[in-house]
Amino acid sequence: MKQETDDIRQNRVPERDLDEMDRKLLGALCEDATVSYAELGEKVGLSAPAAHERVKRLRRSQAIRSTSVLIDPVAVNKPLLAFVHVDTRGWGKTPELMAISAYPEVEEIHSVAGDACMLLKVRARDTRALEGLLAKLYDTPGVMATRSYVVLSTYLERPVQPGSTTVWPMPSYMAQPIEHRRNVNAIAKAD
Amino acid sequence: MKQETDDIRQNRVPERDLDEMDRKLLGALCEDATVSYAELGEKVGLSAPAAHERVKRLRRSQAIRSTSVLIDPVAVNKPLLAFVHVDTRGWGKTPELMAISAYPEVEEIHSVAGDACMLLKVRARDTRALEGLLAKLYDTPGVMATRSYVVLSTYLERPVQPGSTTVWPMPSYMAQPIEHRRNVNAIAKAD
DNA sequence: CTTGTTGCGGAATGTCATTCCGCCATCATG
DNA sequence: CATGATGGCGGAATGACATTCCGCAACAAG
Repeated sequence: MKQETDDIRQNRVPERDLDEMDRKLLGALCEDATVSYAELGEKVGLSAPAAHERVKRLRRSQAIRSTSVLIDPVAVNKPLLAFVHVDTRGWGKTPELMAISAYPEVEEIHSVAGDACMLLKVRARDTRALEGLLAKLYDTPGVMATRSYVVLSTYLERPVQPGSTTVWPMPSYMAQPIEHRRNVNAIAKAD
Repeated sequence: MKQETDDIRQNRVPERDLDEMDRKLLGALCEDATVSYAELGEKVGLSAPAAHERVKRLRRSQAIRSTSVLIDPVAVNKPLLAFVHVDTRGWGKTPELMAISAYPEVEEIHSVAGDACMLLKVRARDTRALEGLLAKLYDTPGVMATRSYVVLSTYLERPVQPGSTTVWPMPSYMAQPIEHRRNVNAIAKAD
C-alpha cells in the first residue's frame, strides 16, 4: 500500500524525478521555446510525439512553470537596474511590504540571511523612479533602512538552467569535508 | 533626405518606439507565450494576423529577446539561491572572473556601484555547491572578498515587465524636485 | 512464462501559423 | 481642399505543425 504517502504530497503531481532526456529538453526549451516539436525531438534524439509527451509531462508536473518572452529592458524604457537591501524592524514579510509587488518595477522579492532582511530586484526608467520606490519603501511600517546597489553593467542574465556542476575544482589547500567523501547529497540518479 | 541618420544606428532595426498595443502584447506574452495568435489578438483587441505582425516586429527589433521556459528550481534540484557580492582589486570584469559564467549555477553577473564591485546571482544544489563556487571565486586573481546573501524565501520572481509606474505616491514631506516639475524625462508618447 | 505498464515511433487529423489581398485611416504633397 | 502615398488592419486561403491514435518493444511484477 502506498496510500499512506498520498496525503503527504497534497497537490503535487506524481513527478518521478527527471532523467537526462528531460534535462536536455529543458535546456533546449530554455534557449528557444519557439522550436517545433520535430526540431526539439531532433535536438535531443526523440520523435516529435515523444518529445511532446515529455514536455507535456514537464508542464503538468510544474517543472516547467511557464513559457514566457524575455523582454529587452531598454526597449521598454527601463534601463536602470538596482538591487535594494531592506532592513526591517521585526519580521520583514508584512502585507504592507508585499504590496510593493504591485509595482511592475519590482521583479524579485526575497528574504535573505545576512545583514539585510529583504532583498529586492528593481528595474526602473530612471533614478527618479527608483527614488519613488524607495520613498514608498520608507513609508512602509517596519522599514528601517535601505541600501541600493545600482547596476552599472550586466554581463550575464539568464533564466534557471537545468544543468548542475557535479564536480567543483577544489583548490589544493582545501581539504574535502569528511561528511561528503562519498558525495552523500548527490543527485539521486542519472548523474 | 534622412540618409544622414542611417549610418548612426548601425545594426539597429528601425524600431519605432512601441505603443500601448505593443505593451499589451508584451504583457500577455510575458504571462503566457503559448497562447495562439487568435487568443492573443482577442486579449489585446486585434485580429490574429495583426497580432502576429506586431509580435514579429517586436522579435525583429529585439524588444523580445527570446522565448523561453521558466523552470522550477526545485524540480532541477537547485533549491539554494544566493546573491554573492564580490570585492575585487582593480577593475572587476576580468576574463578570469567572466569564466565563471560557464557554470550553470551562475544566473547573473553585474558590476554595481556601492561597496561591492561585482554582484552574482547563484542557484545551486546545496551549500556545498555554493562553497565550490566561492572557492572558485577566491582562486580567481583580483578577488579580495565575497559576501553571500543566502535566500530564505522567495516571495516574488518574474521576468522583465513591460509596464512602468507613471506616478509615484510621494510622501507629503518630500518636495518635488524642480527639474522634474514638467516631467521632462517621461516616456515620449502615449502615456 | 504471462501479464500489465510504460515509453516510443509512424500515420492521420484538426488546429493554428502564415501569407495574400483588399480596405481604410493617416499624413504629406500639390 | 484635393489627391496620392504609406502603413496598419481584418478576412480568407493554404500549408505547416501540434495533437491524437494505435501498434510495438522493453521492462517489472505476479
